[in-house]
Amino acid sequence: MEETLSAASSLVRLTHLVHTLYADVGRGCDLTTAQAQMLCSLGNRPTGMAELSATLGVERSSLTGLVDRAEHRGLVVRQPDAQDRRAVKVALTDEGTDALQRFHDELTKKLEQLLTELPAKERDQFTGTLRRIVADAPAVFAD
Amino acid sequence: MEETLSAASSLVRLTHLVHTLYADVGRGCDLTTAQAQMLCSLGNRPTGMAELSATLGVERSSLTGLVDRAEHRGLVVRQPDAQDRRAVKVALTDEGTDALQRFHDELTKKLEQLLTELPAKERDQFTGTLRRIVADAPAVFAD
DNA sequence: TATTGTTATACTCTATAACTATA
DNA sequence: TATAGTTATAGAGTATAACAATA
Repeated sequence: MEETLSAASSLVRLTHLVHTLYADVGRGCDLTTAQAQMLCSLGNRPTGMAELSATLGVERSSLTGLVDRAEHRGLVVRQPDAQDRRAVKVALTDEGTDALQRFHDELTKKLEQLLTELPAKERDQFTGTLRRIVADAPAVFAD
Repeated sequence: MEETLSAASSLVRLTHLVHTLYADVGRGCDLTTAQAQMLCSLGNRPTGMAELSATLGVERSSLTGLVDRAEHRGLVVRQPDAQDRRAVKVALTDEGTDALQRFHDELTKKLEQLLTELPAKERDQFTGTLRRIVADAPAVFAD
């Protein structure tokens, strides 16, 4: 056991921690991790399969099943794309919007609790640096 | 599009970023994410199924298959536990140790690159706060 | 009785390759 | 020809429930 954790180890631990919270909150909303990620991404606007595939980092063929199951559960719908008859837009249903809202609120609360113990100044510095680091990362939550 | 990302959104983005790196480096070492996590956890010492299950956050029954596949690939072995004839210890093989080393070195390099753009002082403050936040989190990398 | 680990089963997630329809 | 999306197939990962062996 080292006395001081390396920066890399700390980053991995934080990731594990947040990922576990993400999965737990998802389970509480009856959403798998993959479903929660998809709803978060669709929260911005209806999205085509190819773009959604790139944002989530899964193959288009994998996304087909993911959307199938979510559609079957009433969380999303496929809409025809008026500009391109090959394409579809995946959009949140009202039920999907509700699920996303619950998931988002609950996760935000839990994540903010991770930081509540810190002194205000240290917390502000931390989140400031965090923003710099992730400035170019994909938008997968609420942005 | 907000001008300022919330702390929660930033945390989720960072997690997504690190998780993607983790998966990419794993793929480069011919390891799935679950396998890489298991090897990292076993890097400390041989571990029983129940304890490993708790550390990784998966059911014991799920772990059985995970260990089966890793054992079949020559990464780990099940060893009898001298103190308890019900139990087994899962231990890294030489091949598993090599794979873990490669994975660990490569991931550490990539993670440190996330921080290299920051001024030294800001980086030190950030990693200091990070250590405080994850102090109680499970050890899943190199500790 | 409680705990350790496995088996049986079912489902989600994922990728690769081949395919259809439209641009 | 290239792109959007699906289908077919195979495998990994996961959970729940029931089980055997040992503590």
